[in-house]
Amino acid sequence: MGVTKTEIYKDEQNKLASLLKVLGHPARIAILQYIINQKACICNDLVEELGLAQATISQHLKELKSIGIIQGSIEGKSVCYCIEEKAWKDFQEEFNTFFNQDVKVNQCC
Amino acid sequence: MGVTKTEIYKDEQNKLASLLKVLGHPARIAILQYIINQKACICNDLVEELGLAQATISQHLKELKSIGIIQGSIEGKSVCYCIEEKAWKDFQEEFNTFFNQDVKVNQCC
DNA sequence: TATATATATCGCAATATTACGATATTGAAT
DNA sequence: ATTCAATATCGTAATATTGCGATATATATA
Repeated sequence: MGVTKTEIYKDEQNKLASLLKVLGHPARIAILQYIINQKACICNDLVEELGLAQATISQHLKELKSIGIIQGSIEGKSVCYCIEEKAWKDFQEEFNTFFNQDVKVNQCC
Repeated sequence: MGVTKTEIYKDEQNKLASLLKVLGHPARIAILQYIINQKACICNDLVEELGLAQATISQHLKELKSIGIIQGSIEGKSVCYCIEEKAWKDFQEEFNTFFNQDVKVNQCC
């Protein structure tokens, strides 16, 4: 017990849920917003901005990278992170398909 | 350690993240999709549909209720669950504000 | 080459989540 | 009143997540 039974769901449900799960942490939302506003940033900027330990920021960046929503490229001794436009647009589409569906009038409530 | 430092984020970031967190589980995505398709359902329908224990489904329903996205009303000896339209629309707006923002061209990647 | 800077990774402790059996609780039917 | 059916809640075991210090790695600079 304690482990999500992914095998009983549709691939699409697992995929959407895992994207949402990664986004479901305030640090990762804050990181995305910062990158979007600044266009790009390095890990240390986020350490200062958010006040979390460097190891913690690095871990959150890794999770965001794992779903492809950000990308890092080495620039001298630092790593420049920015939004991966293609993935961002794919996510927009995926989320819109789910969230922007019309919900019919309640039958019971 | 082990606990999310909500105090260092903006209220909006915490709120958005906690909504996404609740949605970031395939069972809850599946439950929402089932309710949307069927217009409404009772807990036992979901137990049969998903094959999770009744206690587990009940717990997921509780979490969905906690963010207000579904609502349950007693109907005889069962409880009829359906989407709370107002909340659903609020969420649409909230998610669209975040996800449908335009992301500028990469500076480094 | 030595040192400083930036990031990634490891290992760990604290906490949270997931799933489920057992057990209430509540209303319907007999 | 008793039984059945549907749901909620409690307690618990297994697992996952969060955050951080310590350390490794890699590049720039003196």
